[in-house]
Amino acid sequence: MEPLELLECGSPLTREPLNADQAAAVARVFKALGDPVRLRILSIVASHAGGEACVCDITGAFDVSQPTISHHLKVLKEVGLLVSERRASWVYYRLVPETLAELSGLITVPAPA
Amino acid sequence: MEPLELLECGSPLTREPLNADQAAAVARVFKALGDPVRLRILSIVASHAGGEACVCDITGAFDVSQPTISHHLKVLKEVGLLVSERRASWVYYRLVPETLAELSGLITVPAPA
DNA sequence: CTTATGTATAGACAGGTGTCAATATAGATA
DNA sequence: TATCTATATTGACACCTGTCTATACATAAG
Repeated sequence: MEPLELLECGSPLTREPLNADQAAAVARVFKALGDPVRLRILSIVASHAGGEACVCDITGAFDVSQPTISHHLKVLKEVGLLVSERRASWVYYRLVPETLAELSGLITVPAPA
Repeated sequence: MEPLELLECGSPLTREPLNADQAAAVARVFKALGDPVRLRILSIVASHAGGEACVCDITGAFDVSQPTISHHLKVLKEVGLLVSERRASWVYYRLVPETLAELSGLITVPAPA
């Protein structure tokens, strides 16, 4: 899925009101970031050596079950924040920096005049 | 409420894993952004002339009821994204740019080397 | 082929969330 | 005081979400 297509020619949140479609597309991604476990997963993946982490690198950092981690990874993948690749027995997750960059740009507030 | 105190000396999401407390504090704010109506409210307030909008400026832009708008405004206020001030019969809402800026900084991805 | 390990899916369930109608509150005006 | 307008709160309800256990799937190793 192409993340946030609607925003590719969009404006920062502070310049003009978002229309309903843009808002729905962006809200999906923010919603995915709105869970503490998912935020930590994202930061573990993003800061991991080599730019990627396998599920086993992540599961150990939490008190929640492995299926729960798998569920959160799926959510992060579905909104375009992570991609995954299987290599042998392990599945490696990697950040999609473009998606974060779009969000970051969207909520950037112009410096006060 | 002081927004995101835990992050004031924090690192971008991509530098090192967030701890549980930081993740919980940040997730509250992203969660508030994870609703299309709230995103649109925020963009209406942020882009409105004078940097503020009264509830009546917002309600008309949506098909949802006035109590629902009031509820969303409360959520945005509670996480430190908006502040409000009553003047006569009207209540004006204004963006807290620092909160957005912290979020934006947090999800900023370093340029590829 | 069988077994072991890493990961994903299915189903269930408690608690949370967005919405509404009804009502309350605050301020202005008469 | 009474009444009107703008906004907030309450309570209800359908739906969504995060979590678990149990199980399935994928790959590797005997």
